[in-house]
Amino acid sequence: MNQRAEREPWDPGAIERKWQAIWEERGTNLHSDDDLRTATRPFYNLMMFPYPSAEGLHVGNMYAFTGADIYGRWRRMLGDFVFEPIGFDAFGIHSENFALKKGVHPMELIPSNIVNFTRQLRRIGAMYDWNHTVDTTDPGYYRWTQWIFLQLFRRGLAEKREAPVNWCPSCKTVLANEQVIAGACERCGTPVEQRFLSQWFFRITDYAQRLLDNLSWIDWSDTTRRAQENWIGRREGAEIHFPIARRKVTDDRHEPAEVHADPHRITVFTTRPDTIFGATFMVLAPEHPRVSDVTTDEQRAEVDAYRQAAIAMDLVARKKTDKRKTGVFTGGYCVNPATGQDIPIWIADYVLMEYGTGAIMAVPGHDERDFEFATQFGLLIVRVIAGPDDTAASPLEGAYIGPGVLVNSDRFDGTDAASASGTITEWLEARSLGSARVNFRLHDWCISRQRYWGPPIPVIYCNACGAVPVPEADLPVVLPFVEDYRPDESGISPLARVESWYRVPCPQCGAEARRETDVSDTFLDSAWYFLRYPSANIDNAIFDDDLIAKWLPVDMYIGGEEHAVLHLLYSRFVTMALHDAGLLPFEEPYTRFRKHGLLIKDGSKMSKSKGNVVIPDAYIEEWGADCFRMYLMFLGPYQEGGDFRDEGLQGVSRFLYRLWDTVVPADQLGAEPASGSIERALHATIRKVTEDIGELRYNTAIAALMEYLNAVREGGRAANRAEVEPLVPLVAPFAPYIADELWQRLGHHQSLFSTISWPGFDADKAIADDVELVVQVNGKLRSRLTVPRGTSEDDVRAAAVADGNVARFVDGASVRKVIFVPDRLINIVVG
RNA sequence: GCGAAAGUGGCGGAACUGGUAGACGCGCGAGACUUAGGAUCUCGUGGGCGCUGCCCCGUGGGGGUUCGAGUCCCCCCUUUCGCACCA
Repeated sequence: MNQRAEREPWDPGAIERKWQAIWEERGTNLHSDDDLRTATRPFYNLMMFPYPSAEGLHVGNMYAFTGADIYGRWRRMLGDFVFEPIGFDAFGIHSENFALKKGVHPMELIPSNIVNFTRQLRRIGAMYDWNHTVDTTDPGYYRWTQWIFLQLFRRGLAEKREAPVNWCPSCKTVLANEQVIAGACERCGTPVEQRFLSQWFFRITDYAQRLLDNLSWIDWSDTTRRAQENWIGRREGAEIHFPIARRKVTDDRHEPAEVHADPHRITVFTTRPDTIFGATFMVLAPEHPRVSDVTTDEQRAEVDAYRQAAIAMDLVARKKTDKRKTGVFTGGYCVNPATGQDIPIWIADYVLMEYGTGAIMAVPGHDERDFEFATQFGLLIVRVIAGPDDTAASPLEGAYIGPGVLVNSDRFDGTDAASASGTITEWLEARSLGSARVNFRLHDWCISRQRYWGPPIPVIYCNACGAVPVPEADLPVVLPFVEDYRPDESGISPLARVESWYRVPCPQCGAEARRETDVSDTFLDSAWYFLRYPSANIDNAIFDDDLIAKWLPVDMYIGGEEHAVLHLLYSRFVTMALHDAGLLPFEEPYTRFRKHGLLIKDGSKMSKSKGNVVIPDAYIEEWGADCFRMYLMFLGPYQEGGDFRDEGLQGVSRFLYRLWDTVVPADQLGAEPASGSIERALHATIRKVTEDIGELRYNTAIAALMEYLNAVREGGRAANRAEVEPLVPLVAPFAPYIADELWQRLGHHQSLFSTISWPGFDADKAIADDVELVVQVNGKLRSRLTVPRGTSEDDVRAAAVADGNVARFVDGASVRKVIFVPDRLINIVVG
């Protein structure tokens, strides 16, 4: 008799449509503002909002969102009130470039992309709160982005200054660093130059120490924390002043000239003050303001030529480490404050104006770059650190960077180099020649973009009043529709072309004035979006203080490692600045952050250029959203990523079919209580799945579910309701549609996601009465014994030696030692 | 160059504080069932051999510690990721 024919097969598509409608109708995902205000046990589950590219949602987005959604669903089933919003990071160069390529205006293209994205996001089975969503291009949103700029401006954290940018002389536009490919413009291939433009900066470096310190207590993925630490790059060292030496022009330049110290001096930063006796020359960045002061007339032509070439070079090419060192002698000298000797001053592009003081003391004996430079130009190399096998006179074949004691260092000879830095700094400090100093690699955040597709920076320039912030009441400064938004011949933002827009009266004096025509960086849009979600429907303030107090900081943030530094650091900075302004009661935005891994396809990461990008739609169509979600979580450890292979879907699909087949029809399930090994397996499975989801170990949680279902179905026995019913909520975070459908068929009237539905377990019942114990002889497995839990060593030993195979190895030899691990193993050592 | 992570079957990947290596899944093999499907169900599946022995070998390579090492220590090789002329 074929029972199967009577059974209703699993139809993923139909179930998805049914439950999407029910969840929306009952508001399972959706919350009103009142719900958010009155919620008990609030849990803010955040994921990184996507930028709505025209290609649509790709599998990498879905991987990220699904992993985060599983966590959110699980918290909800545990009884938390989970807020899980999504939005669109739709401003920025990516979006604008795509619009340019397509020839469609972004004001037209982006909304249609958002429609498409929304459609896709509704299918993947995430429980988004569509009542609280943000779109960074909405004036109701970027009004507050501009407002944040004003707050920072007011606090002195926003300032305008000149800075180098990449400039394409053919396209006549500024390029972002990522648009410069091998020193050339990505669009036309013309070599890129460096230009200086006046730009707005946020003084994030003022917060460097705090941004670093807080890393010690926030609960983040280690790798992400370390990436921020490296990016902030705190370095301890000293600033040391080198007096400029003036040479009298003599007939013979090679004769020692009369030297006198000049009150003018050049300051360097070094992390190795211990090596100062080995500083045999100084190098300035080509842009260093003192270059002309020290350059002699004879050298001026050469120096000017080098400077111009260096400054014209694009920033990316200049920082290439593998190119040969270049540089020019200025003709000037300064005095090494430790040795009293005068040393030549060079300029070279390997010294960067943006770090330290833009000037270095070169210690060729103990710095590889300086060694290379000195060798190339025949400059003096002095050893000041001797390693264990060296003497003060040992020749140097390369820079010695190992440990050792100081040599050729006058009164400091014999001191351990590592501990000498402080001593030498103090010695210099006592003579006003230097001081201890901490430096950061972190740079101020340049937020100006000479582009169209972003929020205009809310500043008005007046000849009389200077840079005047737009009054808050006048916000938003709406981005005007500009038909041709391409960068033009003027080389500044396309907004500079719209005179009717930028000509405004000065808010202070009423005189004719001009708007800032640059827009702000996309990273500013995304630096605060999570603050807005709960207050997304509030018009008269950036956020509601009660909602902020209730919902923030974010409880769990899951996102890609590619944002380990920029986005995550910027949002920490903005949060801190708003905290200091008294606007937020906390200074760290994300209590917990976990990175997810990267999906690999055919051995390399997915990218458009490789043509291996996977679009989820067809897979969802074919296998169902539940199956696709679950497969993504099964293919590897979530926090490490894994290999996407079509064939892998089969296994998860089979599992879900079997699950359906086991539960449906529910009235045919047996009524016996769970018992014996099945009961134990059930409790052990609940425990394992609960622990694994909490740690985002989704792949092993799914394996445990499969194992349990296999155990229930073993030998084709009929399942009992008590055995399979708890399995349904366990599967629910991964496969929410089929789970709610099965739950209903089991006779429940509430969705799994609107009640506390996560099953508990009894730890005692998860443990078997009997254990299998391993018998080793000399560390090699010889037998296994099944014994009651807690069997004593003596009993186990007696049973072990009675075993035939064990006896083979033990008999005739003397037992020297017995290692016994209760309920685990016994190891008999014979000799 | 600096920093970090990782190397386990044909493949994706399991393995708690050192204690049965290969869970789970894919693929593959054999069989069952069936008017044949992208089925389903059973059994098998690291390698070797004197092949039915819980025998030998086996977690990138080489040493070491230990009763016992995928796991700990040292050296080397490879891959991936992040930062990179940061003084």
